[in-house]
Amino acid sequence: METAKPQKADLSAQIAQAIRDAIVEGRMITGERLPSEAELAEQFNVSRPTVREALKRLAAQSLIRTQRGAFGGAFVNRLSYEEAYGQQITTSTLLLSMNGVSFETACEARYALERACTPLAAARRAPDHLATMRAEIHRQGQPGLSDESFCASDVTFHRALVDAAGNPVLSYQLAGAVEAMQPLMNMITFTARSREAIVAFHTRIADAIEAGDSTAAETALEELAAYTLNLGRNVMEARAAR
Amino acid sequence: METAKPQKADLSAQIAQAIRDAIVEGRMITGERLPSEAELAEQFNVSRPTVREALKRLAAQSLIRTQRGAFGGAFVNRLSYEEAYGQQITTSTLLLSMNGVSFETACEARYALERACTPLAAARRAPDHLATMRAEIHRQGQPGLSDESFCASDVTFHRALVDAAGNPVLSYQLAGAVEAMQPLMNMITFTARSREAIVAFHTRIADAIEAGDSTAAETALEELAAYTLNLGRNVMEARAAR
DNA sequence: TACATTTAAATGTCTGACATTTTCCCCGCA
DNA sequence: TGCGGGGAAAATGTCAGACATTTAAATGTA
Repeated sequence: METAKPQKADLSAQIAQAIRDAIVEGRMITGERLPSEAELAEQFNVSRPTVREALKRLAAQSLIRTQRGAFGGAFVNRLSYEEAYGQQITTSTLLLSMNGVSFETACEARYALERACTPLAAARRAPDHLATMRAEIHRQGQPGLSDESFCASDVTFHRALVDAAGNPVLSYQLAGAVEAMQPLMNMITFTARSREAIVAFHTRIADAIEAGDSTAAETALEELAAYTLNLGRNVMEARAAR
Repeated sequence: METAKPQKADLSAQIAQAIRDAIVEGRMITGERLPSEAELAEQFNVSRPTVREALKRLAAQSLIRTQRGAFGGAFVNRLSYEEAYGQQITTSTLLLSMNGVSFETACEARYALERACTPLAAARRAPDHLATMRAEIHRQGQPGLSDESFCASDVTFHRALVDAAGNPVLSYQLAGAVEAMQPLMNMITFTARSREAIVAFHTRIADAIEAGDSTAAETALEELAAYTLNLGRNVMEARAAR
């Protein structure tokens, strides 16, 4: 007799999926304790190692957290923004590097997303994030700054711009886009990028946000995107010519 | 004597991290075969079940794929856009539901992101995606359509809008935003949403994209966002009053 | 040469045991 | 009576070994 459900997958994958469904569909709530490994093994009619493999899968997605000792066990985890950021960044980085995403495609996506934040950032003008932007601009102007530090500062600046929108969901969604681009950005930072030009763009963006002028901010951002894109193309051509 | 590296984590977590690092840093490339479980167990000086738990963690993140049989084993997986979509959607859905993200915040983020796509979509005007949008608009006008189907069609329409930007990285980044909102959107679909109004907005958007008029598309999208936001607020108030 | 069979290598699963961690509870003592 | 320490218990973490299953290559045969 054939089974009704598609059961091609491993037992541990099936069990993980069953528990995942229970969590996603709200049948298990945040903080709730799962049955012990032994109990789960009995329920699903498998051995403890199999159950453990399933639980590790869920732990890898931050869906559960485990605690040793008496009255320990596996608990439904409250997925924090930080954890979600981390996964987002890992996934995005790998996606980009493994699918031969071109510099142009990545760059276009990044600036398009960032542009989505500027109206909100301009409307809210959070002092914290503006201060961060100013501080990073100042750092980028220091003569002794290493290329690595400049690049890191660049990321911090753009993260601040995103966070200035004051929407944590937006920040989460964009974390991957901004952070995952760093390797690709490095590719050109070390060769052709003019720090003066970048600082000028950043200053224009910060000024516009501070003034609440969304249009000016978008324009500056678009020009920065065009500048970066052009730089990337030149580097590519130079490499191809070699 | 205290250990230099933070070694609080489980052995399986440490091993998973070590392999993950190797993949992310490019020391192992796509398609490459990992050592067998027995060999890994020997290398890391742990037992096979522990190695297996580590591998399941990686499999849960789609970093590796396993294959049974002779010359099988664990292989570094090429992370496909589809797999990345899936993870993105799961993570986003949980993040939203577990952190009590308000309808307003979610809605704002979603439309801000979607707005990022319109200039590219208007510039490219891909016939495929325009056809999908038109088809969904037509479906949404059918009188016998169930609420579930209408909502699903709504998602398809917006996915098409995103895909019309012709940038797979952008599509990936937004998949979570669009799909994860569905439960929140349902909340109001079944009560107050006017199908005629929605269809009118969708038509305006499709027309603007087809005409290559990015500004008009953004305006229509912003009005749709305002309409949705307002609707959500009313529903909330009605619930609070009860 | 083509096809069926064997074989070996690997993952998938089970059993049982022991180690470790953590909490609770009870007992002894002041 | 109050308090502190020492099990006891429950749970996860880890190990060892065995068997089942799957898959592809190697082998042998018509």
